[in-house]
Amino acid sequence: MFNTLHMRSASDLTARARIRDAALTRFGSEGISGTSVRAVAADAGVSPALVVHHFGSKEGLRQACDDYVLDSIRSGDEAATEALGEVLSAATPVRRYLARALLDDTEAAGALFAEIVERTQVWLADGEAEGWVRPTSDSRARAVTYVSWLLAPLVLGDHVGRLLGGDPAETATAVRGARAGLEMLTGGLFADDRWLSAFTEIDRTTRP
Amino acid sequence: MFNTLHMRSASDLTARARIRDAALTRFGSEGISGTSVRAVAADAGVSPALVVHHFGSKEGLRQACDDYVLDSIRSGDEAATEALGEVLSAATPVRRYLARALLDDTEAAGALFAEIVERTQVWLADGEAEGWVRPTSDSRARAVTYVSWLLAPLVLGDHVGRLLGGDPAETATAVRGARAGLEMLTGGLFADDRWLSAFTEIDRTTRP
DNA sequence: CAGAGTATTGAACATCTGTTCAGCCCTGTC
DNA sequence: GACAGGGCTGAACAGATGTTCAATACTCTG
Repeated sequence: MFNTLHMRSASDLTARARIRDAALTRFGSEGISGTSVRAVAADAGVSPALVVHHFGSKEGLRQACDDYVLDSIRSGDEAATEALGEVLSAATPVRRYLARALLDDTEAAGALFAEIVERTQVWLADGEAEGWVRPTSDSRARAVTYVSWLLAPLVLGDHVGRLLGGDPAETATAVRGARAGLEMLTGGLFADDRWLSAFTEIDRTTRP
Repeated sequence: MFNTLHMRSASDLTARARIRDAALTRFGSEGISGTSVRAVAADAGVSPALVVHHFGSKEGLRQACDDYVLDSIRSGDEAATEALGEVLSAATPVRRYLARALLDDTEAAGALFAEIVERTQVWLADGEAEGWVRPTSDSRARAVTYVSWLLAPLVLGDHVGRLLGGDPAETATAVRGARAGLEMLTGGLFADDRWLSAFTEIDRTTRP
């Protein structure tokens, strides 16, 4: 047997890492409660007992996945927006896991969402000051909505991919969607105020 | 005991309906594989055996939920967009279930997504012809992206709600996000072409 | 080489899972 | 009043699940 302790921290092919990767993939595609410890162990070529030896419990394994994904996103230290863009076009298992975590409303996922929103709000405020972002009546709501729009293709990746071209997770497909989004955000989608004013009208009559 | 066969189809409080409602809620909040037949039965005040008696199996129950949710959305026959808007501000269990179904990539959910995109594309094309929607270079991608933006707050409802105001699923909260979205779509978010052209640049240099 | 410590395993556990089945209760029909 | 039929149940089963535990293999330190 090669691959001893010497190369461990470098190559990241320890049993521990293999288990984490297998869990990431399976948790992402089958869901957390839909994944058995035995299945993860089998994928990693390892006994179920080793999984709990390394991570304490299934819950511990899930948290290890959370930490790994979040760190790999945060590692792109700059604007979280760009780092997120990389993840979006990068490894699909991480994407799927992140989507699942956001839907399951993990504590870690919630913190990440809040963090991204925070940074985005600052980024948009800067842009507003510098004149390349339009002013708004509710900068908080705009940041939240903008971030959820960014995240949407991530969460709905399968459906979007299927309708936009054969291969989901294909770069070209993601690019097509991203361009369409940028067009809407730059030029606007609606040419006049009909929907916005209609909305304002409804809102005013509904509100006390 | 009242509530016999006579009023069944009208009042919809049969054990069968109670089971379906309980399943809808639990499936939505805990996930499908995270929900046990026994838990659904307990919520409905019914024995586990009755669940399988009515729906054949757990899978049958899930399909019944699919059908129910999809029908309740499609029932708003007009533009699916508006019907979806109602659902978004309406019963939360249905929202959560729909989000879960979209992420789990159910066959039914995929069909629904495709259907909404189709109708939206037509709707946008009409608007383009009538002049209140701006032209685009890729009408398909725009429709897909637009729909995923519509669906985003639905899927990420918990996080959006938490950051936008105390009560998630509160109407006021949803309204705040919707207004911010409409502002971006009407006036545009970015005041100049810097991001769009930067994107085009990257796309051209990346592509062969 | 002896010993400490970690990685790793097979077998076993209690519990929970979806599902089956024989039978009860209730209502409407002849 | 006997009969049929469907809603409904309790108990049971086989299998899967998360987790435990004692024991083995391995590597590093002295």
